[in-house]
Amino acid sequence: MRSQQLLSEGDLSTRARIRQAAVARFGRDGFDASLRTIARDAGVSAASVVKTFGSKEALRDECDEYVFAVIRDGKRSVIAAPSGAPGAFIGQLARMDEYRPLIAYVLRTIQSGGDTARSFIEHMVEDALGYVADGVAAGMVVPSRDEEARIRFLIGATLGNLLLALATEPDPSAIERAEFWDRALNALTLPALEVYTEGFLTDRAMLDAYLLYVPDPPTDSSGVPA
Amino acid sequence: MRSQQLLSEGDLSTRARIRQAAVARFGRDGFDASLRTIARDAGVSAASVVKTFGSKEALRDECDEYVFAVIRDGKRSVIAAPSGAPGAFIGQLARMDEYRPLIAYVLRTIQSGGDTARSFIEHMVEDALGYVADGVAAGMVVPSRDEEARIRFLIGATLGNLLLALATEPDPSAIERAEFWDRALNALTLPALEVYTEGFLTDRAMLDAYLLYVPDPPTDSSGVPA
DNA sequence: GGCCAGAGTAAACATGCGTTTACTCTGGTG
DNA sequence: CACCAGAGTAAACGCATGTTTACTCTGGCC
Repeated sequence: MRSQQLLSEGDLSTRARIRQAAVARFGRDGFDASLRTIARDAGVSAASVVKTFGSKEALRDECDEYVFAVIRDGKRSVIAAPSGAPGAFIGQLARMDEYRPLIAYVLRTIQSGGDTARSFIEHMVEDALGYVADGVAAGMVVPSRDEEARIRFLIGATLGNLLLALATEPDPSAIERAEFWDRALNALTLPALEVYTEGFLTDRAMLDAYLLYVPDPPTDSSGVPA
Repeated sequence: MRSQQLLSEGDLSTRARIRQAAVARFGRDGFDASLRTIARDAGVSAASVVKTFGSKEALRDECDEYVFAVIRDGKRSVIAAPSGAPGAFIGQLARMDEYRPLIAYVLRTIQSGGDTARSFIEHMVEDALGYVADGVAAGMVVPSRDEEARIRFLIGATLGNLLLALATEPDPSAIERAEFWDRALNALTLPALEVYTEGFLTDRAMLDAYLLYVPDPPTDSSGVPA
């Protein structure tokens, strides 16, 4: 583990320069980006990248650690603010110039799936469990019959909408411009707030029918069916 | 355009057999699946695939046309039923054995983005505009300040949650087993119905603040702010 | 029978990839 | 100075991919 001077544009060690280029390139093009491309971005040879990190996979591992460390460290100061809309914290990060490449990297991670994506989502769920419970206790958030399932649904809704915006963007370089994120997040905010405060269905028929049909709303320990 | 005997397991023309294998393999492994793998699945050589379709891209194009033709034809009879929860129609399809490979293919299409994904989503939006408007007119659905934005958000929420389930599934072959889709859809149904009928936030503060801050809720023609 | 069009293939080819090898250069130390 | 460890690289290697080439086989028609 190197001493990570987290975000700075000045002169970096070769290792840090390659890592930075890799995070940006992986975020822009996905993890199929070639070592030669990353090397060119960093101003070194492809052989250097392998010599420095050992392999492409090891480079990606270090990028993972770096990105998630930065987000984990910066989160507490950002996530607390708008406890209302889940996923708002990612939105806040994406509007900040220096964090934007990291957000792109995270979305690519989730898009490409696998263990890394899963563990990141588990972290989000765990965090959200905490502050949504706070919201419920404070009377700001409607309680749920299955808190974790609701949180997964809401996180999936937010990440999914961002993934869709990412996947359907024709210009791959748009992802690193603020304008793209403004557009994507603005399009989401109003409908999210509407659905979250006013709902979508006017009556409880479908929900009640489902609750009747499925007698097992899995509360934490023992359900209390019919 | 060949005469497409849409879904049948019997003896097919080589062309149809390769197409079927390609749809299944693309759906399971994504579009990076190699021609040789698809050829093996279809019981032919890789050269045959190229000779029959001209190129891998042409094969994918024909798979696109085929899958979306089948879905388009079958949709009317399925989409009309549960006008309540958006995306429920995909859920219905995914539970039917013979349609499941097609759903996987659609999700892979959206995951990999590009023009095909975009145009498919536009079709979904256009359709949904119709039947959500019906729902609003019938008093079953809450009206929105920006109907299209809400539909995009809801479609993104549904597709996004399915994409997440797909991406975080460790076993890539799970996608073609009914159990996977049951699990994914069951996990989504309760929280979706909850949020859609009971909302998530207890008071209008955040929504009202947003409406005040952004004086341009783009209704179709002229907004009526304040 | 003779033969030929069409379907199918094995083997080669070109390309891009991650990685390895053998080398050059350079700056500090004895 | 001598030299040598470390950083960096160009060139080659092995491999998988999509595609092409030259071939074999087979079935129907005169």
